Amino acid sequence: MTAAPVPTVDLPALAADLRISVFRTARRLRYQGDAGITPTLLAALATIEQHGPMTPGALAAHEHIRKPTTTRIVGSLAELALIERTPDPLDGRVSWVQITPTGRKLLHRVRRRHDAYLSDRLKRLTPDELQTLGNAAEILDRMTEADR
Amino acid sequence: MTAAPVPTVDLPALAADLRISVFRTARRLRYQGDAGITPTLLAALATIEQHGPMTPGALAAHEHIRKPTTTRIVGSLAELALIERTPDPLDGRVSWVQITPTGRKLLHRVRRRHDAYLSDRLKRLTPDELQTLGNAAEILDRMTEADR
DNA sequence: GGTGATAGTTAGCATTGCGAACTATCATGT
DNA sequence: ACATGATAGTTCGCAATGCTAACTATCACC
Repeated sequence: MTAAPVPTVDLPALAADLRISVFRTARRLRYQGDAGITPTLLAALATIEQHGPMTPGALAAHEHIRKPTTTRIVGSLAELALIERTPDPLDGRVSWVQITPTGRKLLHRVRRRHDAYLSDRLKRLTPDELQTLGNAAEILDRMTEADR
Repeated sequence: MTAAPVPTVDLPALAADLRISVFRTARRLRYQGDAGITPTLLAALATIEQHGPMTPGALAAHEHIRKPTTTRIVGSLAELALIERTPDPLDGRVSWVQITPTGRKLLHRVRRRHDAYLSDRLKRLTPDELQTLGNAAEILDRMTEADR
Protein backbone atom coordinates (compact mmCIF):
# COMPACT_ATOMS: atom_id res chain seq x y z
CA MET A 1 0.00 0.00 0.00
CA THR A 2 2.96 2.32 0.28
CA ALA A 3 2.68 4.54 -2.74
CA ALA A 4 5.64 5.48 -4.83
CA PRO A 5 7.22 8.83 -4.09
CA VAL A 6 5.35 11.60 -5.80
CA PRO A 7 7.37 14.16 -7.70
CA THR A 8 4.84 16.97 -7.43
CA VAL A 9 2.19 16.90 -4.76
CA ASP A 10 -1.21 18.20 -5.73
CA LEU A 11 -1.63 20.47 -2.77
CA PRO A 12 -5.17 21.75 -3.41
CA ALA A 13 -6.41 18.22 -4.01
CA LEU A 14 -4.75 17.00 -0.84
CA ALA A 15 -6.23 19.92 1.04
CA ALA A 16 -9.72 19.14 -0.21
CA ASP A 17 -9.40 15.43 0.54
CA LEU A 18 -7.94 16.02 3.93
CA ARG A 19 -10.60 18.54 4.84
CA ILE A 20 -13.43 16.19 4.04
CA SER A 21 -11.77 13.14 5.59
CA VAL A 22 -10.93 14.90 8.80
CA PHE A 23 -14.34 16.50 9.01
CA ARG A 24 -16.23 13.28 8.46
CA THR A 25 -14.02 11.31 10.83
CA ALA A 26 -14.48 13.94 13.51
CA ARG A 27 -18.24 13.79 13.11
CA ARG A 28 -18.21 10.05 13.51
CA LEU A 29 -15.96 10.20 16.53
CA ARG A 30 -18.09 12.78 18.23
CA TYR A 31 -21.13 10.57 18.24
CA GLN A 32 -19.47 7.19 18.56
CA GLY A 33 -17.28 8.25 21.38
CA ASP A 34 -18.19 6.79 24.71
CA ALA A 35 -15.71 7.82 27.36
CA GLY A 36 -18.32 9.69 29.34
CA ILE A 37 -16.80 12.96 28.26
CA THR A 38 -17.25 14.98 25.12
CA PRO A 39 -14.38 15.47 22.68
CA THR A 40 -14.25 19.18 23.45
CA LEU A 41 -13.80 18.62 27.14
CA LEU A 42 -11.41 15.76 26.57
CA ALA A 43 -9.14 17.81 24.36
CA ALA A 44 -9.12 20.66 26.84
CA LEU A 45 -8.43 18.34 29.74
CA ALA A 46 -5.56 16.73 27.85
CA THR A 47 -4.06 20.15 27.23
CA ILE A 48 -4.36 21.10 30.86
CA GLU A 49 -2.66 17.91 31.93
CA GLN A 50 0.04 18.23 29.35
CA HIS A 51 0.97 21.80 30.18
CA GLY A 52 0.36 21.80 33.89
CA PRO A 53 -1.44 24.63 35.66
CA MET A 54 -2.45 27.31 33.22
CA THR A 55 -4.77 30.28 32.94
CA PRO A 56 -8.00 30.11 30.95
CA GLY A 57 -6.47 32.55 28.54
CA ALA A 58 -3.55 30.23 27.89
CA LEU A 59 -5.96 27.37 27.40
CA ALA A 60 -7.87 29.41 24.85
CA ALA A 61 -4.65 30.09 22.96
CA HIS A 62 -3.63 26.45 23.02
CA GLU A 63 -6.98 25.09 21.92
CA HIS A 64 -7.55 27.90 19.46
CA ILE A 65 -10.88 28.78 20.96
CA ARG A 66 -12.22 32.12 22.11
CA LYS A 67 -12.45 33.22 25.66
CA PRO A 68 -16.22 32.82 26.06
CA THR A 69 -15.91 29.26 24.87
CA THR A 70 -13.11 28.69 27.34
CA THR A 71 -15.21 30.00 30.17
CA ARG A 72 -17.85 27.42 29.46
CA ILE A 73 -15.40 24.56 29.06
CA VAL A 74 -13.57 25.40 32.25
CA GLY A 75 -16.90 25.63 34.01
CA SER A 76 -17.95 22.21 32.78
CA LEU A 77 -14.66 20.59 33.69
CA ALA A 78 -14.75 22.17 37.14
CA GLU A 79 -18.32 21.03 37.67
CA LEU A 80 -17.22 17.49 36.87
CA ALA A 81 -14.40 17.94 39.39
CA LEU A 82 -11.87 17.17 36.69
CA ILE A 83 -10.04 20.44 37.20
CA GLU A 84 -9.64 22.91 40.00
CA ARG A 85 -9.55 26.68 39.85
CA THR A 86 -7.51 28.87 42.11
CA PRO A 87 -7.25 32.64 41.96
CA ASP A 88 -3.89 34.20 41.30
CA PRO A 89 -2.55 35.70 44.52
CA LEU A 90 -0.85 38.59 42.76
CA ASP A 91 -3.19 39.42 39.91
CA GLY A 92 -6.83 39.55 40.78
CA ARG A 93 -7.90 39.22 37.16
CA VAL A 94 -6.36 35.87 36.43
CA SER A 95 -7.13 32.44 37.75
CA TRP A 96 -5.30 29.15 37.36
CA VAL A 97 -6.72 25.82 36.44
CA GLN A 98 -5.09 22.50 37.06
CA ILE A 99 -6.10 18.92 36.65
CA THR A 100 -7.36 17.07 39.71
CA PRO A 101 -6.53 13.46 40.58
CA THR A 102 -10.03 12.61 39.38
CA GLY A 103 -9.34 14.31 36.09
CA ARG A 104 -6.04 12.58 35.67
CA LYS A 105 -7.63 9.26 36.42
CA LEU A 106 -10.37 9.82 33.88
CA LEU A 107 -7.91 10.94 31.27
CA HIS A 108 -5.75 7.90 31.73
CA ARG A 109 -8.68 5.57 31.84
CA VAL A 110 -9.96 7.03 28.59
CA ARG A 111 -6.54 6.67 27.06
CA ARG A 112 -6.23 3.09 28.16
CA ARG A 113 -9.59 1.51 27.63
CA HIS A 114 -12.43 3.71 26.60
CA ASP A 115 -12.00 4.19 22.92
CA ALA A 116 -13.74 1.03 21.84
CA TYR A 117 -15.08 2.34 18.58
CA LEU A 118 -11.83 3.69 17.31
CA SER A 119 -9.72 0.88 18.72
CA ASP A 120 -11.89 -1.72 17.07
CA ARG A 121 -11.35 -0.12 13.73
CA LEU A 122 -7.68 0.45 14.27
CA LYS A 123 -7.29 -3.23 15.05
CA ARG A 124 -8.12 -4.06 11.47
CA LEU A 125 -5.30 -1.97 10.08
CA THR A 126 -1.77 -3.08 9.31
CA PRO A 127 1.16 -1.91 11.45
CA ASP A 128 2.21 0.27 8.55
CA GLU A 129 -1.14 1.97 8.44
CA LEU A 130 -1.12 2.48 12.18
CA GLN A 131 2.29 4.05 11.90
CA THR A 132 0.96 6.35 9.21
CA LEU A 133 -1.95 7.45 11.36
CA GLY A 134 0.32 8.05 14.33
CA ASN A 135 2.61 10.19 12.24
CA ALA A 136 -0.33 12.00 10.72
CA ALA A 137 -1.73 12.84 14.14
CA GLU A 138 1.57 14.38 15.09
CA ILE A 139 1.78 16.33 11.85
CA LEU A 140 -1.76 17.65 12.24
CA ASP A 141 -0.99 18.79 15.76
CA ARG A 142 2.10 20.58 14.63
CA MET A 143 0.30 22.08 11.68
CA THR A 144 -2.60 23.52 13.60
CA GLU A 145 -0.30 24.68 16.35
CA ALA A 146 1.81 26.65 13.94
CA ASP A 147 -0.15 29.87 13.67
CA ARG A 148 -0.02 31.94 16.71
CA MET B 1 11.53 12.36 10.53
CA THR B 2 10.60 8.79 9.66
CA ALA B 3 10.37 7.02 12.98
CA ALA B 4 11.81 3.58 13.48
CA PRO B 5 9.36 0.70 13.07
CA VAL B 6 7.49 0.07 16.26
CA PRO B 7 7.33 -3.53 17.41
CA THR B 8 4.13 -3.23 19.39
CA VAL B 9 1.69 -0.46 18.66
CA ASP B 10 -0.08 1.01 21.65
CA LEU B 11 -3.52 0.92 20.12
CA PRO B 12 -5.51 2.67 22.86
CA ALA B 13 -2.95 5.45 23.05
CA LEU B 14 -3.03 5.88 19.31
CA ALA B 15 -6.80 5.93 19.40
CA ALA B 16 -6.79 8.66 22.03
CA ASP B 17 -4.17 10.72 20.24
CA LEU B 18 -5.90 10.35 16.92
CA ARG B 19 -9.24 11.28 18.38
CA ILE B 20 -7.89 14.48 19.81
CA SER B 21 -5.83 15.43 16.77
CA VAL B 22 -8.62 14.81 14.30
CA PHE B 23 -11.09 16.60 16.49
CA ARG B 24 -8.92 19.67 16.93
CA THR B 25 -8.04 19.85 13.28
CA ALA B 26 -11.70 19.59 12.33
CA ARG B 27 -12.56 22.39 14.69
CA ARG B 28 -9.90 24.58 13.14
CA LEU B 29 -11.07 23.82 9.65
CA ARG B 30 -14.70 24.48 10.46
CA TYR B 31 -14.08 28.05 11.49
CA GLN B 32 -11.41 28.89 8.97
CA GLY B 33 -11.82 30.16 5.48
CA ASP B 34 -14.98 29.26 3.66
CA ALA B 35 -17.34 32.19 3.39
CA GLY B 36 -20.25 30.72 1.54
CA ILE B 37 -21.06 27.22 2.61
CA THR B 38 -20.60 25.26 5.79
CA PRO B 39 -18.54 22.05 5.93
CA THR B 40 -21.65 19.99 6.56
CA LEU B 41 -23.40 21.29 3.49
CA LEU B 42 -20.23 21.07 1.47
CA ALA B 43 -19.68 17.42 2.32
CA ALA B 44 -23.28 16.58 1.51
CA LEU B 45 -23.14 18.49 -1.76
CA ALA B 46 -19.93 16.71 -2.71
CA THR B 47 -21.58 13.37 -2.06
CA ILE B 48 -24.60 14.29 -4.13
CA GLU B 49 -22.41 15.35 -7.01
CA GLN B 50 -20.23 12.30 -6.76
CA HIS B 51 -23.06 9.81 -6.71
CA GLY B 52 -25.52 11.53 -8.99
CA PRO B 53 -29.22 11.76 -8.19
CA MET B 54 -29.97 10.04 -4.91
CA THR B 55 -32.67 9.85 -2.29
CA PRO B 56 -32.32 11.61 1.06
CA GLY B 57 -32.16 8.18 2.67
CA ALA B 58 -29.17 7.22 0.57
CA LEU B 59 -27.52 10.50 1.45
CA ALA B 60 -28.06 9.78 5.13
CA ALA B 61 -26.45 6.38 4.78
CA HIS B 62 -23.52 7.80 2.92
CA GLU B 63 -22.81 10.67 5.25
CA HIS B 64 -23.54 8.58 8.32
CA ILE B 65 -26.12 10.99 9.55
CA ARG B 66 -29.71 10.38 10.64
CA LYS B 67 -32.72 11.12 8.56
CA PRO B 68 -33.88 14.23 10.40
CA THR B 69 -30.45 15.73 9.94
CA THR B 70 -30.66 14.90 6.27
CA THR B 71 -34.00 16.61 5.98
CA ARG B 72 -32.50 19.81 7.25
CA ILE B 73 -29.40 19.59 5.08
CA VAL B 74 -31.41 18.89 1.96
CA GLY B 75 -33.69 21.78 2.84
CA SER B 76 -30.77 24.15 3.20
CA LEU B 77 -29.13 23.05 -0.02
CA ALA B 78 -32.41 23.37 -1.88
CA GLU B 79 -33.00 26.81 -0.45
CA LEU B 80 -29.60 27.85 -1.72
CA ALA B 81 -30.58 26.43 -5.12
CA LEU B 82 -27.59 24.12 -5.01
CA ILE B 83 -29.71 21.03 -5.41
CA GLU B 84 -33.11 20.25 -6.84
CA ARG B 85 -35.73 17.87 -5.52
CA THR B 86 -38.08 15.87 -7.64
CA PRO B 87 -40.66 13.41 -6.42
CA ASP B 88 -40.36 9.80 -7.46
CA PRO B 89 -43.02 9.08 -10.08
CA LEU B 90 -43.52 5.52 -8.89
CA ASP B 91 -43.10 5.71 -5.13
CA GLY B 92 -44.86 8.59 -3.45
CA ARG B 93 -42.71 8.26 -0.36
CA VAL B 94 -39.37 8.91 -1.93
CA SER B 95 -37.91 11.96 -3.54
CA TRP B 96 -34.73 12.46 -5.47
CA VAL B 97 -32.16 15.16 -5.09
CA GLN B 98 -29.62 16.18 -7.65
CA ILE B 99 -27.06 18.90 -7.93
CA THR B 100 -27.92 21.98 -9.98
CA PRO B 101 -25.53 23.82 -12.27
CA THR B 102 -25.26 26.46 -9.56
CA GLY B 103 -24.33 23.80 -7.06
CA ARG B 104 -21.76 22.27 -9.34
CA LYS B 105 -20.25 25.65 -9.98
CA LEU B 106 -19.99 26.43 -6.30
CA LEU B 107 -18.51 23.05 -5.55
CA HIS B 108 -15.81 23.41 -8.15
CA ARG B 109 -15.02 26.93 -7.16
CA VAL B 110 -14.69 25.90 -3.56
CA ARG B 111 -12.49 22.97 -4.47
CA ARG B 112 -10.20 25.14 -6.45
CA ARG B 113 -9.50 27.96 -4.16
CA HIS B 114 -11.31 27.95 -0.85
CA ASP B 115 -8.72 25.92 0.93
CA ALA B 116 -6.21 28.68 1.35
CA TYR B 117 -5.83 28.10 5.05
CA LEU B 118 -5.06 24.44 4.74
CA SER B 119 -2.95 24.80 1.62
CA ASP B 120 -0.82 27.45 3.28
CA ARG B 121 -0.02 25.12 6.10
CA LEU B 122 0.52 22.13 3.89
CA LYS B 123 3.04 24.14 1.93
CA ARG B 124 5.32 24.17 4.92
CA LEU B 125 5.49 20.41 5.19
CA THR B 126 8.00 18.10 3.61
CA PRO B 127 6.98 15.81 0.73
CA ASP B 128 7.25 12.89 3.15
CA GLU B 129 4.83 14.51 5.53
CA LEU B 130 2.43 15.32 2.73
CA GLN B 131 2.58 11.73 1.63
CA THR B 132 1.79 10.65 5.16
CA LEU B 133 -1.23 12.93 5.35
CA GLY B 134 -2.49 11.75 2.00
CA ASN B 135 -2.22 8.15 3.07
CA ALA B 136 -3.83 8.94 6.40
CA ALA B 137 -6.80 10.60 4.71
CA GLU B 138 -7.35 7.50 2.66
CA ILE B 139 -7.06 5.25 5.70
CA LEU B 140 -9.51 7.36 7.66
CA ASP B 141 -12.01 7.23 4.84
CA ARG B 142 -11.72 3.50 4.58
CA MET B 143 -11.94 3.12 8.33
CA THR B 144 -15.08 5.17 8.82
CA GLU B 145 -16.68 3.68 5.77
CA ALA B 146 -16.21 0.17 7.04
CA ASP B 147 -19.24 -0.16 9.26
CA ARG B 148 -22.45 -0.26 7.38
C1' DG C 1 -58.95 -3.69 2.79
C1' DG C 2 -56.25 -4.17 7.01
C1' DT C 3 -51.44 -4.57 8.79
C1' DG C 4 -46.87 -3.69 9.15
C1' DA C 5 -42.73 -1.74 6.93
C1' DT C 6 -40.48 2.25 4.89
C1' DA C 7 -39.40 7.36 3.55
C1' DG C 8 -39.45 11.47 5.11
C1' DT C 9 -40.82 15.31 8.30
C1' DT C 10 -41.65 17.89 12.58
C1' DA C 11 -40.50 19.12 17.20
C1' DG C 12 -37.53 19.63 20.74
C1' DC C 13 -32.97 19.04 22.95
C1' DA C 14 -27.80 19.26 23.65
C1' DT C 15 -23.29 20.57 22.33
C1' DT C 16 -20.14 23.79 20.89
C1' DG C 17 -18.48 27.37 18.47
C1' DC C 18 -18.83 32.64 17.75
C1' DG C 19 -19.06 38.07 18.62
C1' DA C 20 -20.58 42.07 21.41
C1' DA C 21 -20.81 44.06 25.54
C1' DC C 22 -19.90 43.97 30.30
C1' DT C 23 -17.12 43.77 35.05
C1' DA C 24 -13.11 43.73 37.59
C1' DT C 25 -8.48 44.45 37.96
C1' DC C 26 -4.04 46.19 36.85
C1' DA C 27 -0.54 49.55 34.85
C1' DT C 28 0.75 54.04 33.63
C1' DG C 29 1.27 58.98 33.10
C1' DT C 30 0.56 63.35 35.01
C1' DA D 1 -4.08 60.45 43.86
C1' DC D 2 -6.50 59.44 40.06
C1' DA D 3 -8.10 59.33 35.17
C1' DT D 4 -7.16 56.43 31.15
C1' DG D 5 -6.46 52.53 28.75
C1' DA D 6 -5.22 47.62 28.60
C1' DT D 7 -6.10 42.90 30.01
C1' DA D 8 -8.67 38.61 32.03
C1' DG D 9 -12.59 36.71 32.36
C1' DT D 10 -17.78 36.53 32.26
C1' DT D 11 -22.55 36.91 30.54
C1' DC D 12 -25.68 37.00 26.84
C1' DG D 13 -27.65 35.71 22.78
C1' DC D 14 -27.04 33.61 18.14
C1' DA D 15 -26.05 29.89 14.73
C1' DA D 16 -24.73 25.46 13.14
C1' DT D 17 -25.21 20.63 13.56
C1' DG D 18 -25.92 16.50 15.50
C1' DC D 19 -29.42 13.46 18.06
C1' DT D 20 -34.14 10.84 19.57
C1' DA D 21 -39.07 10.41 19.66
C1' DA D 22 -43.09 10.73 17.50
C1' DC D 23 -45.66 11.76 13.56
C1' DT D 24 -47.60 11.45 8.38
C1' DA D 25 -47.86 9.46 4.06
C1' DT D 26 -47.20 5.81 1.19
C1' DC D 27 -46.33 1.20 -0.18
C1' DA D 28 -46.34 -4.05 -0.13
C1' DC D 29 -48.58 -8.04 0.97
C1' DC D 30 -51.76 -11.41 2.61
